Amino acid sequence: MIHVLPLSFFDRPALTVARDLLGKALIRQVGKKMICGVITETEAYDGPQDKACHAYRGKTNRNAVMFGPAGQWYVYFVYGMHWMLNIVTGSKDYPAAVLIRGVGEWDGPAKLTKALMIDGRLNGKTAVKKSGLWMEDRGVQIPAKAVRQTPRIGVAYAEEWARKPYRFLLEGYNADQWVSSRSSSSPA
DNA sequence: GCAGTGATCATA
DNA sequence: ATGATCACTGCC
Repeated sequence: MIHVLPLSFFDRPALTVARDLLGKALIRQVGKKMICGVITETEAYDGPQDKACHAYRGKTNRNAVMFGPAGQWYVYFVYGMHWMLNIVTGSKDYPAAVLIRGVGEWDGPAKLTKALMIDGRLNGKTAVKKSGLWMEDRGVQIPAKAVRQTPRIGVAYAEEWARKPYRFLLEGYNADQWVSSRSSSSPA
């Protein structure tokens, strides 16, 4: 029942992956320390036509990972102090990714990267256990009514793309009924 | 409401 | 080389 999300999970449209990541577990392992939580908020950044997507102006050194195969972490630094965590989706050469905006008790994309000790060293790594950061399906089904969609946050510059409902939130999330963020149980 | 903080990218 | 911008947060 519990299993690590396979790379094929990410080799789908960013919007589909963003929706399906709600309720999945994000697990971080650094040495003997294990931290995990349930994904509660995501945003899709979908391709070269999406004005909010970093790849809108083409491939650069920063966004190069988005052009790679699905299932790699895209981690970048912004505002001089914050790390953002994304997972690359879709085909190689099609730049798309899903931003992980909320996990368990950590409400906010920069708060969760800080809590999970995520920084640029993970950029370009694949989301498998060996990398120290991966995701698992723990058998929780998310009903459609528990999913809310809204426009993305902080992308006002993207004009009509700023209004598209590419942000996904898990409603009614209660940390106690899912998984403890301080769990020290071994990974499945 | 807005300062902080520094990498990144376009412009030159 | 320079300056604007930024997928945010915390404090006013």
